[in-house]
Amino acid sequence: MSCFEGQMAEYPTISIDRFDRENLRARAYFLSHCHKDHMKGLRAPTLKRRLECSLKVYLYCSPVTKELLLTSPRYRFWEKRIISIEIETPTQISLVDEASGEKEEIVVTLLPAGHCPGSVMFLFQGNNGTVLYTGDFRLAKGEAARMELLHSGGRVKDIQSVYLDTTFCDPKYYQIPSREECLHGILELVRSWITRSPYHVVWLSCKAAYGYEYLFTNLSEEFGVQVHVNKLDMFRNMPDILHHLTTDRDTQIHACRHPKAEEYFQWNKLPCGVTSKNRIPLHTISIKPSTMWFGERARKTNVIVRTGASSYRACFSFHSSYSEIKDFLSYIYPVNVYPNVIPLGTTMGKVQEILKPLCRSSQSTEPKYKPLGKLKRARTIHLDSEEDDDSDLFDDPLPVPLRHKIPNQQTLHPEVFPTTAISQNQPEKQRESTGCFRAESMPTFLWADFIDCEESNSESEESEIPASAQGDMGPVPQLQKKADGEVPQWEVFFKRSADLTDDCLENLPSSTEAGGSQSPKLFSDSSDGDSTHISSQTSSQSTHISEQGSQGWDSQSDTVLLSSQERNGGMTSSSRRVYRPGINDNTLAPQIEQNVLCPKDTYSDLKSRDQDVSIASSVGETTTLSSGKHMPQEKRPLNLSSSADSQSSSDFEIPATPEAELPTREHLQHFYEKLATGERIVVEKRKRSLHSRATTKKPIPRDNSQNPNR
DNA sequence: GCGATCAGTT
DNA sequence: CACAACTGATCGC
Repeated sequence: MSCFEGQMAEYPTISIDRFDRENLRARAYFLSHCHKDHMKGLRAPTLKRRLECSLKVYLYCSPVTKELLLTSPRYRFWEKRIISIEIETPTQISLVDEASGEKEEIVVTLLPAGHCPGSVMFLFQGNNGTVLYTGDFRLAKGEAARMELLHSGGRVKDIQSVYLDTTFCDPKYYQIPSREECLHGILELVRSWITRSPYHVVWLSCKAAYGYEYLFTNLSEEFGVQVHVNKLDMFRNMPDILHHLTTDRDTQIHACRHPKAEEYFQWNKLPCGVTSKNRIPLHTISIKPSTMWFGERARKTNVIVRTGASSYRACFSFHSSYSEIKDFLSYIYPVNVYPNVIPLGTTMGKVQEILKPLCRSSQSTEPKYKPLGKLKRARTIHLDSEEDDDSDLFDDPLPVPLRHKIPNQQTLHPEVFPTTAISQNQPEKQRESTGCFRAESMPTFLWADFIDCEESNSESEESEIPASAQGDMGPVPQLQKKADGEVPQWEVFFKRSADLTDDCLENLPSSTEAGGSQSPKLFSDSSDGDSTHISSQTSSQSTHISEQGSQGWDSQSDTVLLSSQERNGGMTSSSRRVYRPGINDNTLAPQIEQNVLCPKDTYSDLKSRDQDVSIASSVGETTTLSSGKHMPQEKRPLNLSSSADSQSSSDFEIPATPEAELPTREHLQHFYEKLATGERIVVEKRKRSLHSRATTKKPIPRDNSQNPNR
């Protein structure tokens, strides 16, 4: 999988996410997130020994990653040698060779990666240029444009190389439903089941890894039911996550694990061993979050596909899709790109073919990849701006490098904080206080990508669905998606949302027996992505440890008015159980309606998306931002074109954000001109940042108790 | 006995 | 189904 060996060409004296072999000589270590495949060698005796000898060697990571790492006794020996760095806080680090005394300064900035709690990307600036190591990431289209620290003077920084997560850099993953859509699909599936009776439970068959937290927290928040997990002590200092988890098996939502879980499930037994409640047998369905499974479907499917009488697959991804990767890279527009992963079935060459055209280094080299038609346009772009997009307008290809080429500047910059002792000594708690959750870490974007999920092909592999059940879910078809491979048009989506009601049928279990009322609609919207719980997700993917408790949620709520309402109205997080079938029905009804409405409203507003955004704003989109959004779109043609592959991808082609109509040429021109002259376009951006900052930093009372075991 | 590697599962 | 991890077998130190 990962083919990144730990070192970057520009800064070979530091190692990232690899701690074996050559990396044993690094002057400093960096860990982007706490997944085992990025921790190779991290607890090996050889490294441990080296630590004992080289007292100046430290491991740098986000506060959350540090917390998670040190929860494991096996990594406890790192305790005194880890320095956590706050997100989005440029920090200077001295790289000293203990033998020769040679020293090199480098400034590192952690940017939220949206992959799992604590996950970050590392932006390094030093004498050998600015480079970005993405670690594993899932960023929606346009998110790079919203990261202030990737910019300088209103433009993207001049980045020499990007070490990129290319896990899904394969046209078969051209489009992966947004986090919001996937979450929504799961929420509705769960809702349709657990509201039937207190004896209806769901089992989330998750891999043992960080990254599902936002799913758990959203489910808990939505239904007032904590999620049963095997362990939660690692979250003891992350109340926003901890509060939604429990080790008490008496709950309707389980994400517990057991080696024989599958087997248990056959016997209607949960991994935790529970089979009944009050002597009454439980009715259980399993939901397996998957990405690759969906990528393999020949046809598009809904975000939820029934694969058996009581089994479902839910689309869920920790990594950016092919189009998201291209959007990200084309926005950054580095000179070079190095894939961190070569997906199975493909080769380095192919991945490079896809990515190179999105880099400056491709200008001269290989024009051939781009489809001719687009090529022409693209060409301009490539030549001129590094920033990319806009290129058409710029006639003069300024060597981009000029501007940004100021690696060291940053060093001088006041905003840079010396690492040193400070951070390391402080109690983590304080440091982590941050909290920049959602808003900040992932500015939500309302326009999110929507996805098109089409109908499921019944290829349910696992057990096929029993005929009996079938009826209900059978075809997941509905989806508005009709997408037959054609390029979806925004209108279609809008319409869909509007029609939700009618068209969709779902394969929800509910249809069968339960009062099918709800399910149908809900589903439908799942396919069109509404931005509902964005922030929350963000929060769980957050890199920060903070309290945020309710506040955090609130903030997200402003993001999405509707959803927040439903949330508040319906069930508050604190309200635990929602059982009572009867009651549920009543309470739900209204909610459901809201659900249905929400999307509509939202969408309608979205028509004028930009506005929408700014208004809603807590998230604060600004003009700038929106304009920024356009840019990528504009570029998009390029990207697409560039992708050699092709045809297949065309079906997936993603239209520009719904909100906005394509920018007119004049509009763009105006925008580009400003960019060219260095004028600031971003006036309001500030608001946003302020907002996020405010939101972000909350003092953390950290101890909050929460007895992990409850 | 531990760790690394590989195959097989999920 | 290479997402992330666990299990078990084998080999080497």
